[in-house]
Amino acid sequence: MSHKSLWIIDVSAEQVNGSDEIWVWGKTEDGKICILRERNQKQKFYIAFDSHEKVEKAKKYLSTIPGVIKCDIVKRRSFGIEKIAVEVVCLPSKTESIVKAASKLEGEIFEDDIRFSNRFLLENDISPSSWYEASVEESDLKPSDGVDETYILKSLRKLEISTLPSLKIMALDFIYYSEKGTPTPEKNPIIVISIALNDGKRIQLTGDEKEIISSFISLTKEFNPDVIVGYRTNTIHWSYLLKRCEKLGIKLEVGRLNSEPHQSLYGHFSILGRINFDLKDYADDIVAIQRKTLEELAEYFGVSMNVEPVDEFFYSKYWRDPNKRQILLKYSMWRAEACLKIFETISSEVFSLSSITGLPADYVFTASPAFRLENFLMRSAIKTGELIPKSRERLAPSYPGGKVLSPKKGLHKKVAVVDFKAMYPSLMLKYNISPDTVRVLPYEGEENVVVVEEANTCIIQDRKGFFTEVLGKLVEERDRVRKLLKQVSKDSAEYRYLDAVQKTLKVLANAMYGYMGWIGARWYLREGAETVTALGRKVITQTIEKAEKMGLDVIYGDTDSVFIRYDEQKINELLRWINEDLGLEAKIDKIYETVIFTEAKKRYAGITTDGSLDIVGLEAVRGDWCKYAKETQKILLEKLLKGEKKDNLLSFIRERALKLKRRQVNIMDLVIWKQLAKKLEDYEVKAPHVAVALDLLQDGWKVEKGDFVGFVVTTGSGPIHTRAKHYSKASIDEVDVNYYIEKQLVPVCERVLSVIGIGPKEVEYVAKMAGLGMEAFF
DNA sequence: GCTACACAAGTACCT
DNA sequence: ACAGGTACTTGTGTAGCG
Repeated sequence: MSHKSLWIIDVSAEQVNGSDEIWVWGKTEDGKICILRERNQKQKFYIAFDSHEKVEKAKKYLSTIPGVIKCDIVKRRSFGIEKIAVEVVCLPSKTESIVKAASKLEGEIFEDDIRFSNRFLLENDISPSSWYEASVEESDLKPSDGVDETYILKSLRKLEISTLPSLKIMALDFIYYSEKGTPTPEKNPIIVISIALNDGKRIQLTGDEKEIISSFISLTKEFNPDVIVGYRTNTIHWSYLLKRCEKLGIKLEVGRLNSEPHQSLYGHFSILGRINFDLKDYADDIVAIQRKTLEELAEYFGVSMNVEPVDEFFYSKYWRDPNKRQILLKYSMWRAEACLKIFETISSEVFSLSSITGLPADYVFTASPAFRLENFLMRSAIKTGELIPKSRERLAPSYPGGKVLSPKKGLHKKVAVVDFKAMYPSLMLKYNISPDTVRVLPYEGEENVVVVEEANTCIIQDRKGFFTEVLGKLVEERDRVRKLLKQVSKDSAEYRYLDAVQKTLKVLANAMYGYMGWIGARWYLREGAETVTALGRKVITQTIEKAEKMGLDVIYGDTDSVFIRYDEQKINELLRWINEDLGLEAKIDKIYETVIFTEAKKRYAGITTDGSLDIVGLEAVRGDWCKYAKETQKILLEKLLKGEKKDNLLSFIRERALKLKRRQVNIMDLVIWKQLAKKLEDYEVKAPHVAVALDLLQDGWKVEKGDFVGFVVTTGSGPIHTRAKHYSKASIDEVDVNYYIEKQLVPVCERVLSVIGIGPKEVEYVAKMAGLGMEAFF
């Protein structure tokens, strides 16, 4: 027996000579890749009954089924109800048939839907992307092809190390060639693979396709990366490569042990022994990234764009043009390099999320936030004796949410934004709100409860709920990590990692309310979520009433924030009252020097005391308005907030309208982007972006749900959808300037100026008359 | 057949 | 494929007119 310190890359389920094994893939401190084979992992499920007799009977019956290794009668809980259950331990290969036999009994079956490799992780509380000390013995499996050592696993002990191992990272970009339309692997070859390695090497493969792929495979074997990163690799590239390889008779052996990528859950690709990370999954998670392009993601992280970007609609044009091919090649290499830099930037976040939730690093962002939290909850459940419920089909009745005030329209000076700190998690903790503690009224049980009339519920107080337990641990752990952070140098790798950990813990805590109200959740309890929002509304209402009673001027409020005319003393008094009387924490989030509100909720703009411009909800921050209109609104807002007079504002609008009329605008600044939120065939009305998408489809472009469609409105008559044209096919000369004046420029300006009493007619007049020789009248 | 209007569909935002 | 609350544009159906 010997010991090995290692960082877990991934865990896979394998069959060796007909028996099931778990392989733990690790990287040792000295950079060796090893496989630890767990040969004794079994499957497990529970079947719960309402009487002791039935349990005994079931146990007897189940024990006789071949493949069942052990049956025990155990006590567990589910949604706050005590359960007596048979715990069935069985052979992985026989589980399906055993569960089938068990389902004929009149009990409720739990945890038969936990997959083998996850069972291993949950039960032993083992997380990928974490350090462990392993006790191991020699294994007869010969190390080969990317693997240095193999062992038989005896036990794993978690190590508290908050740094990452040195990982080999390979970033990729691919170009396929299609004369016209989206390339399809059935017809169109791979023409470029750009590779950026984190040892500094840059390789660009072009030429004969077979050679490109073969070189790519041998390069991968030689470099032996721990991480392969790209953009849209899960949804496009791996399946494209696999299909091309199939056509050419090549095996795409890019995984360790010469394995090929294989598609697993939800279309995600697994590459054995490596982390296959698709940055698109990460981009999808960031709301600030509107069109989900690699360029936007790079910009978000400050990765510079030092080459000329090429739009995918023009790839083939650039490739065919001998003068432009170099530009395309450079751009492709930039993409690979950008992927490398971005991954390096986010690695702490990725690995801390993986380590805390227990999901493999390459799956953690492919999974939705709810599934990440759910995996985390499942680990906690196993530790606390809570059976893991199954998600099932149910109706999804809606329930009331946060309270939103109508703002006081106008330009306000010195406004403080008072925020409740983590309102929903705090309420859940304070009142013990959890799927196992919330009951619908009338409550007839014995336990002490807090009644929440507004939600027609009550909350049991005599025992700590499952979510309360988890939430408490999340908060405690976050506090602990934040204390640790203070002792670590800010520019160290350890700081970055620990900071990512504390952020992850916060994200998980914040997700618990939404998760409880999510119809697909294993621990779904609408009444629980309803109780949280009801208490939230109560708290904000009381705060507003208190503030007004104190003589404070409340200007706006939304869910957990209140905008109040600044009065330092009184606001501090209010904060104290919130703390003492409501038992919650609130703080001044920011103070606006000037802030404007229209009559609309959720839309305002202001300049804070530190001089930064905030724009909230208005067109300037929306992805579905053209850049020219957005920019106009932003500048106009800034001018207005800084006190510019009406005349100057109007002449600015005139200037912008004139420029548009003279077509002195880049056509890309007039593109309106909209996402296809559903499948093309599911649309009921002919919206402009849908019409454009159908047109692209005609031309051989693949357009599907989730894609962003960019179009401009061209001149002509009839509804907009007949005049909307994809930007790749339109020129500035055919743009309908009037549409842009009337439907883009005027609305965004009017929205702002209405605040200071300038009506729509006036704005429209100024914009429409621009350049018509009427300037002398203004 | 046209216009005005109300309403539905659709998207993206806020907390 | 975490929640509900909200604004706003475009398309569509139709009442009312003549």
